[in-house]
Amino acid sequence: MTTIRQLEYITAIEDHGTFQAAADACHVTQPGLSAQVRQLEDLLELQIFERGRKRVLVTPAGREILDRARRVLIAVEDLQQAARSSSKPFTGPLRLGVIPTVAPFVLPAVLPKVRRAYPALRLEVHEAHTPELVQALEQGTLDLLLLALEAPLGDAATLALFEDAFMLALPRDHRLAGRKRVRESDLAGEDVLLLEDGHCLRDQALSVCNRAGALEIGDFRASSLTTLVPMVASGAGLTLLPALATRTSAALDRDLALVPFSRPVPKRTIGLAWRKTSPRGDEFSELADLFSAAANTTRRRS
Amino acid sequence: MTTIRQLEYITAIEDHGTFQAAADACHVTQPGLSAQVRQLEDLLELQIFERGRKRVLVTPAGREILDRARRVLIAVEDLQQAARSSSKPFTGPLRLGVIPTVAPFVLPAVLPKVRRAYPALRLEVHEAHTPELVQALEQGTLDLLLLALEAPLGDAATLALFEDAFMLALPRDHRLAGRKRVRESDLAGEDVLLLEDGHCLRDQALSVCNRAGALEIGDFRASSLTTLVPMVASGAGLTLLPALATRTSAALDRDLALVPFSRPVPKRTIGLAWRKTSPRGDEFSELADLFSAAANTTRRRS
DNA sequence: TCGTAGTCATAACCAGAAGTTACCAGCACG
DNA sequence: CGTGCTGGTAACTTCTGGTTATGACTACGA
Repeated sequence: MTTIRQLEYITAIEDHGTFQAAADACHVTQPGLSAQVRQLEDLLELQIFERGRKRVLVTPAGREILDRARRVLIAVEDLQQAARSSSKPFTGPLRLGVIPTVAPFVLPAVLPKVRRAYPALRLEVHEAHTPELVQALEQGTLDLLLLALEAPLGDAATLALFEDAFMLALPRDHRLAGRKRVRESDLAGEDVLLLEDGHCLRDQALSVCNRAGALEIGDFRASSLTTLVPMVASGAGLTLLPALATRTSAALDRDLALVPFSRPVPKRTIGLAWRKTSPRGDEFSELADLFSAAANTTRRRS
Repeated sequence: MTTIRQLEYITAIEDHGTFQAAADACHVTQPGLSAQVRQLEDLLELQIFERGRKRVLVTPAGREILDRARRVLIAVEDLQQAARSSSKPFTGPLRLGVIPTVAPFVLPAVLPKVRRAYPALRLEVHEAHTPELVQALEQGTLDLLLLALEAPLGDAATLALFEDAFMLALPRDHRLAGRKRVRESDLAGEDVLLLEDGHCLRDQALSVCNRAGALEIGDFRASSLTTLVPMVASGAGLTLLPALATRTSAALDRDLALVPFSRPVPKRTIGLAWRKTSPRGDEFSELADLFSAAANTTRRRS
């Protein structure tokens, strides 16, 4: 009969590339693991792995099996989590994924609050770009995401926390620096600096620029907002900063001017996302209160 | 460690109502099953069943666990099916659900074709109303549905087979009986007979009648089209029949007249539906060809 | 080119878990 | 108040999943 353990073994093999490493990861010996895999293959009457020289290959049929095995394991994981949180919610591990353009501006305020409110919760933060986060969510590697809801999120359940308006960031001596407000159309013909590929913020800012007729500077793409801001301050061009990022010390450069947009204000929506099938949806909704409260204090501070 | 077998046991208990019956269904003895359930409850640290006098009750927490257990089992089932069909497709059991207003007009033509084309396929037909079918599909009790796609189908994958136009069925001596075509508005003020509650066809016909201002006869609701047709023929009122049902002998009553609608023709769409996650989506799409071919011959015959 | 260090498979053995039979306790019902 | 259902407990058996020890094969470096 098919067993959960067998499925854990084969996914471990795919994850680690060799039987040996998988066996270690599963805390069993290699022959034991081999036997189980063999048994599963016999049962399904198909070969999952091609035992090759120096490396294990996944057969086409095995590919399908592995994908489904992971779904089974997620469902099992969810069941166990459901059991835990039905008796004592806000307990155990919670793997949170956050995008880089949000993490540094929200987490410092939120994490302590979470620790205080739910000491039994073991929060584990992973930072990555939206597509990786979404994939990890679907694979069950992450439980909860904190990101911009405008990006494609598959069929995750989402909950908006707050809106994060974009502001125009530009050198103090720029012609627009004195303005009380700017319109998107004011950007026409300007040189803008953007983040490197992968950041959803880049895509959002880029679409604003395209609409407005601004031109991205060709030879530079910042790897983070922290590197982007000094570039703008030093006169290399202007950029769009989410309001969330404008209250942090790095943005308080004396050579940097910040001008809000007039309506309609370009913005992004920061929120939480989780698997629709997650047993902890209720907990996440409750956590959301903490998140938006903390984010508000961050934004008001300064 | 949680095991698939344990999950099978607890779902069997819910399905059969007692430990004893569940044990029989699982082909194990009751103590063996009891021990496993106990073990699972210890592991999850919650009570799934309330062992009561004469009957087993499911606790609230147990409710949640059982739902998730079923999801796991569906995922496992899908995995095994994926294995089977990746090596030899169109093999093994295929549980097909069909609505009553379609089954008698499509299955007689389709089933023999299917048997001939895929002799290794063990087709098992279940007849029920749409909501039951959809629920069974989601629970993994059925694999494939044949029904009208207008009804709410959850998030199943669907594939339209053909359109099934409604026709006006009425007594030979009715004032509209001689018409070449009728408009929906011609129904205004007429007495119509409909199927009993639960049939999606009833809902569809009813909405046409409401639009047209026709009135349902209060004291009679037919349990099937076969009982409905003679009622109309005997002058009790008129009704809407799907074209699919008008070619069968029962509808060829000499006291019954059939008049097609002019455009826009009211109609339903007959199609297949299956779980999006089903490993056999490809097989189902291929089966669809057989179904629509067979349905066409049915409709052209006569 | 020949060890060496990896790979996975095989074989023999062991321990524990899952299943069995046999029995007991409680409750419903005629 | 027995009879016939429940499900639980206990002792025994079976088997399966695990172990260690070993072997065959490949890649790679001395």
